[in-house]
Amino acid sequence: MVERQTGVALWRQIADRMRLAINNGDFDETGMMPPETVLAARFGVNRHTVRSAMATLADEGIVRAMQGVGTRIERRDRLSFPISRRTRFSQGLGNQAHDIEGRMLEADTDVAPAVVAQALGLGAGTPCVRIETVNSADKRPISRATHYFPAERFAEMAEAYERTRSITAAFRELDVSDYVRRSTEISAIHAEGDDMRHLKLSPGAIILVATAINTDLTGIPIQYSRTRFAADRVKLTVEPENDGIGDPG
Amino acid sequence: MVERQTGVALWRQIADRMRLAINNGDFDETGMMPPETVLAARFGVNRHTVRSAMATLADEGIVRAMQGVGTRIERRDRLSFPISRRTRFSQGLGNQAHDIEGRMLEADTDVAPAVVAQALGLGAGTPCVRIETVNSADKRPISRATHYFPAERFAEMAEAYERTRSITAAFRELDVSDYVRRSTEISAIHAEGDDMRHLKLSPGAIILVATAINTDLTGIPIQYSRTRFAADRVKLTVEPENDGIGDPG
DNA sequence: CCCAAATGTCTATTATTCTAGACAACCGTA
DNA sequence: TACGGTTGTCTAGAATAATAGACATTTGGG
Repeated sequence: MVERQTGVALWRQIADRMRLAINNGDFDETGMMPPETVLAARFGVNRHTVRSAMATLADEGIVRAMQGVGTRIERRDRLSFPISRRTRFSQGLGNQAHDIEGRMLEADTDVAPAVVAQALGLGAGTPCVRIETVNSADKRPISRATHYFPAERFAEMAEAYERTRSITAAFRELDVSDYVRRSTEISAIHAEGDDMRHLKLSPGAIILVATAINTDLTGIPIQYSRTRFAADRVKLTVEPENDGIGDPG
Repeated sequence: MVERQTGVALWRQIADRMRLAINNGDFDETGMMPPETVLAARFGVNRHTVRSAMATLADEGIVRAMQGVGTRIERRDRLSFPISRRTRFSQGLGNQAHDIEGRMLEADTDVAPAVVAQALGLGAGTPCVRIETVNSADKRPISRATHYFPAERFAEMAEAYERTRSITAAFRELDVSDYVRRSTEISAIHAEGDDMRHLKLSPGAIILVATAINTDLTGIPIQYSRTRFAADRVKLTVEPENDGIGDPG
């Protein structure tokens, strides 16, 4: 049913579960949510509590309540984001969304944090270009990313990205015709602060964190990224290596 | 700082953030948490609220409060679980833990759910062996999994697993000397019900869900799994294909 | 031995969340 | 138009979470 005294309000637990059920396609036959009284009985809570939950789903644009009629499901999709040797953001989402857009929030050049320097095989204190982006699909924010590039080789990265709105295209302008993913680490945290705001999440929502290293075709690391995905809007799909690209190693 | 009126109790937000900070190695110099009064000031809450948060961390065995002294950090590690073409549970964790153990909770043979049948390329209504497992490392539960195997070919799977406590070894007993991963999908949900209990999580905690399909070396699907990882104990690492195994076509 | 600094425990109060019930407003349909 | 089923709104009270303050207990060190 629903768990009490756990530090998570009942309405939030219910909202999370209904969001999941909707994404799961559970109410597809009718396209409507069950009536509030039915949900209240099912979860063993008061109708008002269910209403709080539905209000947040309505706020997120997932359902729409219509007086006298019921509550209709407005959106149920969870985008599938492929992770492979040749992961690219917009290509990956392909035809799942029409309107795929990257926006740069911020960029600067500064000494790389220790983990980044190590991942990129740079000495401590080496400067890196840092770019903060938000990516949206069909006008909904999907992910937020922090990218690092060695400043010596990619001094113009921020400008190139601003111009092209694509990492792949920016690399191409800077004479990297192709690149591959060396590693991806995936973990999950609760949304907070900036990410929460930019991804339009409510606190308690889940963020999938993918930390990736890309290399050029000679195996030299050229990019370190930390991408935060709104977990209720995407799933990550780990693909086998069938991209038709010859092994560069 | 910390967000109010969000459906997530302050003590839980603080617990989540401290757990993350500890996993992050933030207090490694001293091995001690800051005093409760300091944390209370930092988060802008009452000391009692911080105490609630610390109590749950103590409960999880992450910290230990010592009167008159302070609160010591007991454990800070997050296991790294590799996902690749040759993902295997115990091998993957390798030397990160001493005591890696799989336990079978339940097994039966029944008609496969639609998604499973489709993933395994079986007709609707085909029977499958279902096995429920819990995996632990160093006596802490790490993941909970539901595995499906086509019943015709792997009728003895449950017995073989019970005997060997390993999927790989069980396959070997059933004449599958090797197998590879075809696909892995990763998403994240909030813990609830059975998973919460078996993984010893508190509600609101995050679960990483990895849905995988394995095939034998001729490409025939032999296993469908849905593994739920406690997100505060593991990260998933997506590996490049460097295992030295020839492409099976 | 005594003190400073920590955690442990208790009481009281306030704010927030959840429950309970009643009724209004609205929609589709008979 | 009347009615059943639904969402919307209001009031009141109970349960839970958070704050506030005081003081006890324990430890390590001067």
